[in-house]
Amino acid sequence: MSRAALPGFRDFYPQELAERAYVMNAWREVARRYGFLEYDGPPLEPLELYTAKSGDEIVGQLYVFEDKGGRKVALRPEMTPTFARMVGARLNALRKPVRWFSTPQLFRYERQQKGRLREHFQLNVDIVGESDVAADAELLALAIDVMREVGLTASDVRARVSDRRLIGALLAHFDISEEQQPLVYAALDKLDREPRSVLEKRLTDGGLAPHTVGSLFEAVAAKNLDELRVRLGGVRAMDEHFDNLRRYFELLGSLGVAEWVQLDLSVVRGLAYYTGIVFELFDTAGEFRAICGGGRYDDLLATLGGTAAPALGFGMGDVVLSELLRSRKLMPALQPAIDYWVASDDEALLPDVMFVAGRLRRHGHSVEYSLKAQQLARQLKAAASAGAAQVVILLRDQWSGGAGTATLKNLADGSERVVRGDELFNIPV
RNA sequence: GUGGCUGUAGCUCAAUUGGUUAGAGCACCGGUCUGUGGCACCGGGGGUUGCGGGUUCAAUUCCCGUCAGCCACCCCA
Repeated sequence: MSRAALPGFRDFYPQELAERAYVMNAWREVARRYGFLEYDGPPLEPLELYTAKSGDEIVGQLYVFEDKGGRKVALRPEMTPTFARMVGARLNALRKPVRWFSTPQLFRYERQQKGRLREHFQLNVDIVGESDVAADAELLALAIDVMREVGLTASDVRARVSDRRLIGALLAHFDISEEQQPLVYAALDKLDREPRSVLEKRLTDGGLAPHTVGSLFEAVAAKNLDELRVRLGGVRAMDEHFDNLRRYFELLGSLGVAEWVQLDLSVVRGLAYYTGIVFELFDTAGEFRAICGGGRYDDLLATLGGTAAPALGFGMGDVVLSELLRSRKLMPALQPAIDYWVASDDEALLPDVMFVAGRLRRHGHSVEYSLKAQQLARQLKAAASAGAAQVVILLRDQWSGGAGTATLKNLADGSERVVRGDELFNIPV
């Protein structure tokens, strides 16, 4: 029998659980600040929920099995289908736009790598019912504020932004056919990982004219809208998309996150899914996978069988973000901390120790004491390593069965004072 | 799913061309120390050298398989 957790699954020891809680608390805090409401759904869903959106190929990447009722079920690999179902079922009754978030544990049956396990927690934030680009700006600002909340800066993390519709217009402008588009998207996606010459050859092999490929890469290298416009020589067909993106960047400036954001048309994300502005957050040093990815998916709710409604959202996993925080020394260490440790110099006083501990606990304090007889020095040592703020010391000769006094020692500065038994229970922490 | 690299204590690492009982630091537990913590000194527990097989008088070391981790591909929550 193997003693280890399944590959890609994690045991959360207290330190790791504290780290997970730290990240998830930051998620909740920022989502709350933006007025988003938390929801959740089942971790186990009908398999069709995912095949309807992504096709049968996805089954190979899921934890799938048949339940005892003969239903084909899957552990949820993503939250969006569940979200779409829940929103779709009550769309008419919900206040619009819907602003919801969730922090589900998700599962994928894939070979694990750094930053990519078979199980992770993911912040999901979605907006439904608003097509204005202001919603896109609000969404990205929220993601960026999570970075701020955990101590990262614009020099650590950058948001890369693209627009599916603008890319579409660009490809049309270059007369790139429908069949060639997947090839082009794949090449864009690999721009920062493979030499440009290799990618160019792949595209020309795929039937694109060399001068088209050159102009395409030239255009995609633009770092901002003005640069792009110049490189395209002022193409009218894209004015609408330019205006839209320009307003997007302006609104991001109003929200105070402009310095985090840059145009990058090589951002691709899921092809079948997104219909408008897409973005991803990544570490500027390029050490890790994308921290977060998302965008506008206006057609998805209709595809999943619900009512059509404009929608957008992002997912941010705990694994990459935690790795980044640890590497930047921004992950807080678990600090054990209790209010009181109760000690004594006589093991016969254990009932008194437990009586005092019980009273203090009923007053709402966190209290610990030695469960076995130990020298006083040992108990003090244990108190210090448990992070006790104060130690209540019951001394045989002073305590007198509760009628006498106890010594209250402050472990931070070593100061002591003598208190009556009945005073002990009215001391502020 | 395909290919490459790596597996020694909870962690970081030692161990002669293959050679006795696999060591050290940190961490953990205890002693010096029955009226007082952090320090120091001393001691203790903890290993099927990932697992299985092979070669050899002898394997942590060499070979094969397998499992796991890391990296790349695929795919992107």
